[in-house]
Amino acid sequence: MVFPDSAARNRPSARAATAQVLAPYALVREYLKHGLSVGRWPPGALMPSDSELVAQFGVSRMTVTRALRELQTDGLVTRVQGLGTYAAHLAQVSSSLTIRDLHEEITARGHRHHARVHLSRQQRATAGLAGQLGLAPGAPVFHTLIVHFEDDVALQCEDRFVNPRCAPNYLKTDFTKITPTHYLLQVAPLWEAQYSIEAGAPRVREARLLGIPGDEPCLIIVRRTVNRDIPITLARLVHPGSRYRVQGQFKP
Amino acid sequence: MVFPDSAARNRPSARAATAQVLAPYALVREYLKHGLSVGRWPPGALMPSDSELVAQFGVSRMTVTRALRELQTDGLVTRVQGLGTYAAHLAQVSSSLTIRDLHEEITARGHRHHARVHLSRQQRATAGLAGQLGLAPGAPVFHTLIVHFEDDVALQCEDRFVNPRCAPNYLKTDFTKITPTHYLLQVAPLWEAQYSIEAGAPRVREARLLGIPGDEPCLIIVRRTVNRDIPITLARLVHPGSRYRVQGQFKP
DNA sequence: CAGTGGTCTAGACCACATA
DNA sequence: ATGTGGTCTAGACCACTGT
Repeated sequence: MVFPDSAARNRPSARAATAQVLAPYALVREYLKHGLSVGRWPPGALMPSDSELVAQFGVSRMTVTRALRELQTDGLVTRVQGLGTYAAHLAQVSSSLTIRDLHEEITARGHRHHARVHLSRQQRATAGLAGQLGLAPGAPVFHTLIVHFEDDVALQCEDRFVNPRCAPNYLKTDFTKITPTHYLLQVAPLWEAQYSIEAGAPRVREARLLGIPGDEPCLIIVRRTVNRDIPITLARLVHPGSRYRVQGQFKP
Repeated sequence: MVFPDSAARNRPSARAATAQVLAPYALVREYLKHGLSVGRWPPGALMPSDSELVAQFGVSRMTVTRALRELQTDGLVTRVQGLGTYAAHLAQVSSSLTIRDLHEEITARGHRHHARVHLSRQQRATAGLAGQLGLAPGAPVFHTLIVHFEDDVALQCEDRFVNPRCAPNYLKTDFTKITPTHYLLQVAPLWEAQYSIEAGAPRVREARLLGIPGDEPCLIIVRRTVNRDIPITLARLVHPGSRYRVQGQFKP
């Protein structure tokens, strides 16, 4: 690991001359990150203060601040005003899980995607559904039931309810060409979602549509999406366990 | 949404006077975020330049930069040097998934956690395992098999292999008191993990240890952890589908 | 060339926590 | 009173992209 030296590094000309030198703020960040990884500051330990780092690296405080703020948003340090910067307790590992549009995911693998629409209609919301979508019980909702195939193998059964207020033209979409996810992303570009992932048996109809035995373990994702406090959609995505998995990665 | 006015807001005294005013950088960020959510800048559209925002809000460029950098790390905008700032295509929703230490998760719910250790020994790595842990085939590895209970209900069967080089004293730990996850976090505080989540049937032994039928769908998490290019551990976590789910959230 | 984002500085005021 | 982090400013140089 590079040491806080900086006298030379700090000259912009030196920065430009060499090819891939880290910017000063990145240098400070990596220095601290390295120290954390080798246990120089065990979880909970007090780390160098802003002013100490300013002196050590010969940079301005804004530079140190940026380095520390990045570590903070990555959950690696905890900063408390009036006290100092502490090495975080990584009791919970917060990771990045990417849920992509299925069409994209399949075509990115170089496979063919197609969808079969089993249901696409308006109906009245039950009490529970109305609550989830912020509607009055009995209010109209859009309901689609679509099975997605990867190279003719059923991969996902997508049972979705949509708030008509957010996507009035939802049912006019040709879901064999555009997935609901893709369409809704266009209608409501900025959103907020909660979801749960669990294992369970498929419902009878889902097993039939997916062409799997009724006792095959399935990965079930239930996702609720909200845009600016207005619920948009509630989806139940059922995947045969043998054909689908969610992958993720945590990288500080 | 508040408008770029700022003349008054910018006086620190005004900031201190009112209770919960947003800091200028947050004001700029929320202004842009709001515009994105109402479709003022559709995906791919050119957004205001730094200097325009500086003029509109009457703040310094560092303040605007910070706002935009936060939006960028959240994946809401794309910035290209020499071109400008663009509204991002939210083709893939990258979300935050939290995997906590099970002991913490259970006690946080106000329940009791206890563990039963069924295996805790050193053995020789098979070829496949050695590859995953960066060891030579036949090299010694630590192997633990532990079942975790929440209020006497089996919640997780944890089958784990550990690289002795990273945690030489691993087997000396009392796993009825400290979970392997917790112990390893202390030994290697900064890490990097890859994992997959899938649904499947438990192995025969796992079903027996968990006290569930052999055909009960289970949520299976396989996680591989690496610290500074050195593999630490490989874990297979099997949860009865009816008793466990992973929850997550995406919030721009 | 002009305009864009990427980064840095030196200094400043503030709120907060501890002694 | 001192030291901590939180934030802001005014100006600067750079690399990059277009015309």
